Amino acid sequence: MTIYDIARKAGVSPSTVSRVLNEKPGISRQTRERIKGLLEACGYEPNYAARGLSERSSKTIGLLIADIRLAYYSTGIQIISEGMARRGYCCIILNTGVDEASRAEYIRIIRRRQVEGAILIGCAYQNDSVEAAIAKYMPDTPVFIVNGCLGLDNVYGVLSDERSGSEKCAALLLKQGCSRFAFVSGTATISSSSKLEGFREGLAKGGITELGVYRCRDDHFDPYYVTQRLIKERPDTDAIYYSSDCFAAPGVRALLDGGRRIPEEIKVIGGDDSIFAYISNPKITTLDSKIDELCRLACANLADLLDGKPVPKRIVIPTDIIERETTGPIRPMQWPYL
Amino acid sequence: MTIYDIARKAGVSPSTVSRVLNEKPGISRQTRERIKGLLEACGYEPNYAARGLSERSSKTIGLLIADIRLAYYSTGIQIISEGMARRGYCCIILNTGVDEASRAEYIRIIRRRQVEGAILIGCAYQNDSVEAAIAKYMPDTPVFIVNGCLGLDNVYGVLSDERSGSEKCAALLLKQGCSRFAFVSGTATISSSSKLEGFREGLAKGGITELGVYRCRDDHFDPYYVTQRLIKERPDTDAIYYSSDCFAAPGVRALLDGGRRIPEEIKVIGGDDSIFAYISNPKITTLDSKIDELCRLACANLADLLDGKPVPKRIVIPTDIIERETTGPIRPMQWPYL
DNA sequence: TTGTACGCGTTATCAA
DNA sequence: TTGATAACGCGTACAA
Repeated sequence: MTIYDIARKAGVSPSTVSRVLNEKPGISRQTRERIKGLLEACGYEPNYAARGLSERSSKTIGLLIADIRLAYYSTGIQIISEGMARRGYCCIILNTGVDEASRAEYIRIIRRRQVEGAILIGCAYQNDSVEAAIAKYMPDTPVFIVNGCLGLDNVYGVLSDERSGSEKCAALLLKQGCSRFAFVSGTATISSSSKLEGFREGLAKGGITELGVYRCRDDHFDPYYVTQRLIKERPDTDAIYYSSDCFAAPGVRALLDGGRRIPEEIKVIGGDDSIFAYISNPKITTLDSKIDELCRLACANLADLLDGKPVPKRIVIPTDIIERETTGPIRPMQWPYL
Repeated sequence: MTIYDIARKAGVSPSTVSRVLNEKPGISRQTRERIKGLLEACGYEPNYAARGLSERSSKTIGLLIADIRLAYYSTGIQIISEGMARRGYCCIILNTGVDEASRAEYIRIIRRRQVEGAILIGCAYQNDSVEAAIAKYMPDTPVFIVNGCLGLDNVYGVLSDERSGSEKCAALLLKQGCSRFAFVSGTATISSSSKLEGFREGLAKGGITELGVYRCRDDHFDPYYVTQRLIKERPDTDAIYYSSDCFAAPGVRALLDGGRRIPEEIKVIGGDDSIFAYISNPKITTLDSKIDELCRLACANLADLLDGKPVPKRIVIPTDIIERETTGPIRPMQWPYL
């Protein structure tokens, strides 16, 4: 079913049909109505590939993430895909995994699909191979990195200040009287490194230089065992800062299983304010990395850029601590949340 | 950068370049090598829109879901998009929300993108308006519904037997000595209805006809309040079956806040085996609705269909109970999970 | 107000 | 072994 088919049925030329489709002027009221009826009756839908070929616009955005099952990413995807859909764009979403080498490959894939823009979520995309791939395959397509940045002309960064936020986490724990600290993160990333740095700095301001640093695999089991090891090796620990709620939730369980009372004997802070922090018992105090806001910004700015408006190359927004039960009193749930 | 540009640089015709690109025979070794080098050096990538126009193949699949942030869907999306990517397809993922009326609109959207197939995840797509939209706009495109089915020739169903599974849940709770039951689900769906039916039937086999039925909004807060109301209105309740872990997790917290001991005084079963059931304290026994397997099947069968192989119109797979702590003893975490 | 002809980037057919 | 040409579906100058 093409405009040719419709044109033939209507006894007009294809261009007339095209004009009706695109609400262009210069068509008599009656032919317009007649063709509209036919279009509707036939269930005609325009072929976007053909339209895009002719118009050199795909109305498509490429979205790259490590793993859509993680709350951090699915929240971002939801916001961006909804925002772009409202503007008439579709999103091609690619799970690139954590494999460093293959990331360039995904840049090529979205390039083939003629995306008009791309948004890469996660600091993992701030690296040389991605930079090289963008420079080679998408030198003129606007690319936004959520929580990362690159030095290319067409790449824009939207970041949150996790470093200062982590400093605030240290301050909060110090204020609450903690004195023996540990930090747990997954595989090393730029983000977890700046969290560690900020946390260290915050502790230093309180005169603390000693810090237990642990790493776990990025799954839901290892953080449990790492936490067990942690309290065995450093039994007097009274505060743990996890780089993400995904790690803090199993960690909390390990602490409870180990007989520790939270928050009386040990306090916990997670990261990213995901649903994990909220579902866990007790509910986890977390450093909100503002993924929602970052993605909303990336989406709006990409849209502006596509409309020809200028946008800032790099934006950094502050992070906030959301205090829940692992650093404070445990109370029955309050409405509203947040 | 098109094959014309490459052809000009190489001093050959565009068709020669095309042949090299597609590994077609009949090109001398040296021109082939020379052009390959040029292609690589220029960072050329084929335009899939143009290729698809000529080949009448988009190498694209449409994926419709209610809300990607829900674990049930993001798990499915992950499996399908990864499976299709491996076969050279990209997925266009659309969050259709729960709004009944607009669903047809999304069928049109993916139609315009010339998808070669579609997978709709969730029983919510088993309804008349979706059926009408498919009949009108995608009568010849294979469509798979995960946990649903429609009577159209081009629509295939892949379902899990939640009804029998729910019967087994009732049997488990009866075996453990429970006698006062309640059922909590979100907004009514085909899926939650068959769970309710199956649960009722299972209870009936144990001679129980009394059942408290509650509904909550599909968010993370309302299940908490609904559960509070439940134990206030039916204080002797000693078993609650939640249609989904999303509801069971806040429910568990409400029970704990209400002073109930789990599982000693009250037992809980959730649904879908999402990460919620695992992160919650205590860990929630759940009816695994096998979303992974359903999606793997849908993906593999769609791929077969696109390859011209015949596939079954309707598949039903059994569900299993995963017993955790809300129906049994609470123990420190065991490796491996599952 | 409407129709004709071309171009978008690619593949395939046919001719050289 | 290679090149010219048509076709895919659509939008748009330009012509009528």
